[in-house]
Amino acid sequence: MNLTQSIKRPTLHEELVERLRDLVVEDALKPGEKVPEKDLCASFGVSRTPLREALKVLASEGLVELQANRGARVTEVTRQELENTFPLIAVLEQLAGEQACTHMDDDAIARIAQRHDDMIAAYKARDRQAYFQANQDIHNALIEGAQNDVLEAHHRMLAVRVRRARFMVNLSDERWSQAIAEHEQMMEKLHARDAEGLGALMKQHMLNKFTAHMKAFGADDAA
Amino acid sequence: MNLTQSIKRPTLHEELVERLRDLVVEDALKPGEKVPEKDLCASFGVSRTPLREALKVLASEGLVELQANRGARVTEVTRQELENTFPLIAVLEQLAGEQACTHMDDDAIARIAQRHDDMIAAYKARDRQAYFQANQDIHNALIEGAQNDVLEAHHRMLAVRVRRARFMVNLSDERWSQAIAEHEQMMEKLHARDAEGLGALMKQHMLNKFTAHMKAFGADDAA
DNA sequence: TGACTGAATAATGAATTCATAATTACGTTT
DNA sequence: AAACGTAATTATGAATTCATTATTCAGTCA
Repeated sequence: MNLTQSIKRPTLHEELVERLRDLVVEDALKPGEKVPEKDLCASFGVSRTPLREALKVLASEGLVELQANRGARVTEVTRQELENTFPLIAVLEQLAGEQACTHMDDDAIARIAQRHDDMIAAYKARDRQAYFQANQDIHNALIEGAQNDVLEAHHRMLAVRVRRARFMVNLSDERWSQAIAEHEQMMEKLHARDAEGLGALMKQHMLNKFTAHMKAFGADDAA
Repeated sequence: MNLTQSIKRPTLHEELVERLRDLVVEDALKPGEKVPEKDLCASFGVSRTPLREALKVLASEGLVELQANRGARVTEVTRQELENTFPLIAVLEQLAGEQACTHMDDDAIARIAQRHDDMIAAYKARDRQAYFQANQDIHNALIEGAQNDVLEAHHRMLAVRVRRARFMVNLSDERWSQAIAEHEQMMEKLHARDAEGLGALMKQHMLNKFTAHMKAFGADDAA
């Protein structure tokens, strides 16, 4: 009896890594804010040991900064960091697009097409919430479609760092329609399994998002 | 009195992350090997707490795998992982090359040129040791020259994973001379500050290294 | 008043202890 | 002898304790 479905019982520290990461991404823990171990332990109902282990991991991901004997604080999202991170994500998406074209099967592509249609519908309905969700699903599916665990892991790490700067709300109508057009092109390339083409489009798509968002960022926060 | 030169006294766990990472990279801890906490604590003369913190960080870097209640073991270097990692490093180096061209000052370029000459000399003397060192210095300097901390951090993580597969010793005369030629071209582009050009060369340089090394890897280990 | 000193307090780094899961060793049964 | 089951041992996950470093706050003196 081969029970491939093994029971997953995450350890406390893994759980805490997830929970804490969410707190940072969801902005419950604000950039620059001190992260007192005692309080967190109390709110999570765990001892300091697993919590501190989790903080070490988060620090290696760049979400918090540890100062010896001074504890952890949430890293600030600076303009510099965004300028560093976006081009990086862009080339990872480019690579993901290329590899997705060669590695995805027809079913997987069909599922993305479905999600793409959802996104278009959300756009027409001006439903930002649904749009963002579908958009993120599509990007995640393409990354996953590359079937490159290492790429996926690093992409996730970088995406988290950017997602913290939630300037997404500032999506202008102009940028929105442009993004939709870019996604249409991407779908064409994906169906044609044009690796180079999809990669180039995904890279440019990300760089366009970058410039659009840096305007917003620069406007209300010139950090 | 502003003593900008603060005294750095790394915490125990940071120290341990370094030491353990070295052990893995230097192959003192072999892939697949169990990593008993007790033994490591004894050899390092520390308690389990900081050691376990370090293991968590190493796990997030992908150097060890943690199984709940079963401890840590060094991750295997599989062909699949190398096939996943090399293209990733390639695009990172491409981006680094582009950004280095725009961000490095003349002095920094001159220092790389110096190191490049060292490398050529090592090549002519068939001094593999010196060659590898100079070669690595050059690549690190180019990454650093991009002045992109995020890029640098991720590149370092990926490079570590690859460096564990020490097939470098299998460098053939043919590949060696080809690598030298590629480096010559890279220096030209760097001096000309041709961002696109240098980026493309660095990417291709890494992919060439990849194919050359996968032959060696496939020969003696078809994992 | 304001800056400096030093004690009191709080927070962190690391060791130790405790509880539990996994592994090993042993004995029984067939 | 092989396989199973159970007890003893070991290793790990997490809590607790201890030691040290920061921080706060009161008091002093210019």
